[in-house]
Amino acid sequence: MWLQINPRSSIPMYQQVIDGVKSAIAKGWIQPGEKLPAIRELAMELTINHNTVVKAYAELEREHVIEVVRGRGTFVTQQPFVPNAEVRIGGLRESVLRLAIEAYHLQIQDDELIGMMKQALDELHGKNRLGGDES
Amino acid sequence: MWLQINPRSSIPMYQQVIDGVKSAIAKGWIQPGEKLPAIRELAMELTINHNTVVKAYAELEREHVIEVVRGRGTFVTQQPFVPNAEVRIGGLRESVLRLAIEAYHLQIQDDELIGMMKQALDELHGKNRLGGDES
Amino acid sequence: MWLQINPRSSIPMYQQVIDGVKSAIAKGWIQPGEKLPAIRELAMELTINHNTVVKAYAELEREHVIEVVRGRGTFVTQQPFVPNAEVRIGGLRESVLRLAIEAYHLQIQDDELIGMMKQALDELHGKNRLGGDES
Amino acid sequence: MWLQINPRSSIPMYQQVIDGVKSAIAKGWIQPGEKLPAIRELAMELTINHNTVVKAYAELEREHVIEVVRGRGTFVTQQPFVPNAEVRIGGLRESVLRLAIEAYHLQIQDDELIGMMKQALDELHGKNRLGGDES
DNA sequence: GTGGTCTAGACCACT
DNA sequence: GTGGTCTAGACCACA
Repeated sequence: MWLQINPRSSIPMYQQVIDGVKSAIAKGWIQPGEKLPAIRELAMELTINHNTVVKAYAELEREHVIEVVRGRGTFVTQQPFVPNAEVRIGGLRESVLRLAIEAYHLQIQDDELIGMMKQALDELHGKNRLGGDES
Repeated sequence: MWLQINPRSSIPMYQQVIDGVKSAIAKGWIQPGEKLPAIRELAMELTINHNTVVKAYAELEREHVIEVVRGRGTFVTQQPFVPNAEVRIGGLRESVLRLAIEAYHLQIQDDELIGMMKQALDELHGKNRLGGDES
Repeated sequence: MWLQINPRSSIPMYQQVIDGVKSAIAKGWIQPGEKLPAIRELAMELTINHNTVVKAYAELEREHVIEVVRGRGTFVTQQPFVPNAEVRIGGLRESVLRLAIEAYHLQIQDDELIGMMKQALDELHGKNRLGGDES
Repeated sequence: MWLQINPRSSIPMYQQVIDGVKSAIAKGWIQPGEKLPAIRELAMELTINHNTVVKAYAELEREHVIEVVRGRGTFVTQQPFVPNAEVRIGGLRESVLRLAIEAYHLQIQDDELIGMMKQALDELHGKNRLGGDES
């Protein structure tokens, strides 16, 4: 199963579902246009409450990650919603800074962090767009 | 004031205090060995309950970010605690991956993200250790 | 009741709760996987404030003694967290030395102390792994 | 110096003085009848408040560990106070149990704990009264 | 129902 | 004056 839920985690289960779906899409495990499991089906497989999945799907739709077609099911958005530049950059800036601060207090060197970042990106989509030719 | 709290945020206020203190230290606004505001003093300035600050300071002490000297006050740790490699890397890996996924869904290109990351690190400690030779 | 709190003790009540739970687990009165009383329920039984129990449970979770399952309750950890050797031994060495010094000032002979130690261990888990060949 | 104080420890400084003195006596660094440093002198050496030492010495005298001879100074008790059996055993029983529980949660085996105990006792007074002939 | 957070105000221990 | 503990009572998020 491409989605694992840990009910003991401090992260709410509905949030884990959201993160899991986003992760699966980013990794290409689920393609745009592909159908997601029905709510009840997914709830059964994960042995979690049906309402938990409802909440997760609702949030994912609000973020334009998935689309609900009434009567047909839920699908990964085909032509992805394009946020304007302001939202794109601004939304991420804070997350980036948070990560930098977290790294600082774990005494991770800058280049070490950049290295981890590149590695994560490469793993994510099997590309190696940044090559091996840099600092 | 070097610490801003948003009581409406979904992030608990005590967590915002923790993040704020860590951020201020990472940015060099507070130096190692320097005294932090007294608990009740900070609570007053932020117009929050002192117990909220108590909880934040306790967590920061647990993470070896600050130290309590009985009767004298609270201070930024001088000799930073060195977590072992496993904790250092492992703790960050998940955060890095989360950021990469978040960037993907905001349609941020890899090099754009790396650029933001480098910029954030440079801002953080005024260095430019990664030079100007990058993508 | 398997937990007694003395509000007059110099030991903080939340610490007494922590010790009491650990003791009950060590003695087998509560089994791994078993559910602990709900926070407010335990607070009522002990006639203390629920926040005191919250603090105790939080610390126990931090030490991996118990686990919180969101919405369902708090449970004794099934697969106990294995601290690394350094922590295991180092954490105890000081306590052992303290006990030895305490015994010295109470004029307890070495073998008497060892005897008490063995007896306590035997009581704790009904084993007699140290056999009958001792001083 | 046979006494080290850490003002950053969570253990109160006066308690650290008490423990330190008891430890020094148990280890034989200070002999019965020997004179302890004067209060002001010790406070100076440890660079702590004079009242802190006063409090520690008072508690040590209350426990019959030291004796104050007015005008002459403070001395380690010559013929040690002999608590009756009930106090001797009873006072220690709880401490022993606490240690056993602590060891349990650190996953220290019984014989390992006994071994540490014996080792600590041996170190304490350079004897080896328990020999090497046991389990 | 569960745990988690926050407040206002009190009291205590330590230096 | 410092931090630490505790209470009574409120509100919220999660499942």
